[in-house]
Amino acid sequence: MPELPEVETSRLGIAPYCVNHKITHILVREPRLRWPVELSIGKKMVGQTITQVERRGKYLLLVTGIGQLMIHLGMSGSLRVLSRITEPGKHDHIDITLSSGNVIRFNDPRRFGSVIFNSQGELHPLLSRLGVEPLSDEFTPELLYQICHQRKAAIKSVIMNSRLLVGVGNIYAQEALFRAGIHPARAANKIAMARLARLTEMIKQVLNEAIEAGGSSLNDFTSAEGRPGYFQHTFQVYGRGGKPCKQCQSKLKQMVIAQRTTVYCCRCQR
DNA sequence: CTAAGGACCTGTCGGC
DNA sequence: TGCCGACAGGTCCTTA
Repeated sequence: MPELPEVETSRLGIAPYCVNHKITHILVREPRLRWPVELSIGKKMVGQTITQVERRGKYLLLVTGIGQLMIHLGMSGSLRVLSRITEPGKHDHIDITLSSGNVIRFNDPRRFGSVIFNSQGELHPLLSRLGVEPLSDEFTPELLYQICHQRKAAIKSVIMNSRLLVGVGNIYAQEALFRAGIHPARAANKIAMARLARLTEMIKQVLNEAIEAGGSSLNDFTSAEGRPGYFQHTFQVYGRGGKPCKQCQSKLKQMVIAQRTTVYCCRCQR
């Protein structure tokens, strides 16, 4: 599920239960995630108090005095807060129990997610190669121009490349390009500055809207059933191939870019 | 350096 | 109903 807005929603959802609480136990039922989960993760973290829950790209960072737990939700991961340990469901791979008695439960059917320990003061290699945060002031039209002007790859691949720009996945790349009126396959270096400026703005806009929608539909991060915190957003193009464009009514086209389905309007996007 | 494709994994859905 | 292939919201790694 998760792109940046879902990760941010998860962060906001678990933070109140984590911050200023001590980790009393970490149970790893299934260590075979994207990267093998360290067996010593519990020994290291138990007794530590979580001081903050941060986000870098799509990584959630549970910060303590000795280091941080880096959680990535991959394609299918989710977090949930339980008021006590309950019978684990399928794919409930990791439980982090806190001094309050609450449990942060990590579920991930496809196991593309990860839970990694990173020592205090060290910059983890997976974080060190990440690009700019799209919602930060650093992400400007000028920076996007710098990123694009020497790349001939499709603009969609460029904005989805986490070494350049983090957090934009297949859904929001499509939505932002539609809003900006840019064809997803257009070579990045063939887009005029003014249009890149518009794209910069639309990336921020679509992510911010999704975060807001997440926040408002996030009533129950502790609910026992279902996935917490995710929301049915209405999309302009994502998943709407063959349907009429909401702007001009022409039939939305579909193509594959960088191995991923891409829907766009050939009239509204050039 | 860039760009493109494969790999990792399970679940679901549509077609036969 | 059952089986099979295609596809799913990520991203690292290898190859050219």
